[in-house]
Amino acid sequence: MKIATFNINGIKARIEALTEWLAEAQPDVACLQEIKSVDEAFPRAHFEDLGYNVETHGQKSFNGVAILSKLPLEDVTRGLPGDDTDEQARWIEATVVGRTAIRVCGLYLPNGNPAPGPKYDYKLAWMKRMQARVTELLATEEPLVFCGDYNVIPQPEDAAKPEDWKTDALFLPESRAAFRRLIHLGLTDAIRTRDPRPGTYTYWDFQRGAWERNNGIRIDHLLLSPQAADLMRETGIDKAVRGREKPSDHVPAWVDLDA
DNA sequence: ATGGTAGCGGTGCTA
Repeated sequence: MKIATFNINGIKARIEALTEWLAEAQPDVACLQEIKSVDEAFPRAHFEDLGYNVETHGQKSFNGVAILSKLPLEDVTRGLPGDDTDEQARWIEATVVGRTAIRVCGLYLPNGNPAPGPKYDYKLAWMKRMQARVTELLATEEPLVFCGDYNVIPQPEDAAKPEDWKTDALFLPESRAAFRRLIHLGLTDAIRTRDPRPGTYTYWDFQRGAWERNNGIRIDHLLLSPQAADLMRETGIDKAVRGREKPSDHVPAWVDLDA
């Protein structure tokens, strides 16, 4: 079962690039972030025609997550528990029914800039809520995959120029510590474990020729519970997608599970 | 220190 994460930065603008990548990469499951669309405006029928089941958790203009799956999806839930006043669409869960059932959580973690400030406070509070949800799900001892745009650069080697990110919410010590706390619950960073080659990033800014200079960062992650890590066969980052027409600023990252 | 680009939506916000 090939599970991918892809921050598409607007479904309307990315429908062609996404369709091309789906055709060549053939993921069984694709978790999408920043669909920037309400549910009613998501081109559901287009992806259903390609053989995908479609579940969205959208929002006007900003954020928004979705799961496309060739396999049946069960027990779909929307929103990260822990704050009923949070109206930002950043979390969706579903159980993918393959040979082995996998609980997949697609997430778009808050950016947090500028830091310090209310946006950074929201990011850290959100990560605390995620910690609680992950803890809850780990107790089920099911195979779990938490994938998405984490907006966290875990280590200096995950940035081409780490010194440029010293005061950025993506690399501040509190953000990295909160990410480490997730890892220390027992999750495996699939890409880091299986594809730790330097210079393999998942995001290059649209500005200042970041792509041309390979000035990237690795912020899109797939974290696996022990039961999912045991099934891990292969991982990858589809870097070439960034060099095409009308690209997102992120590229897909994926894991293949024996499930 | 600044401003550079992209998407959404029709202005300024978010990243």
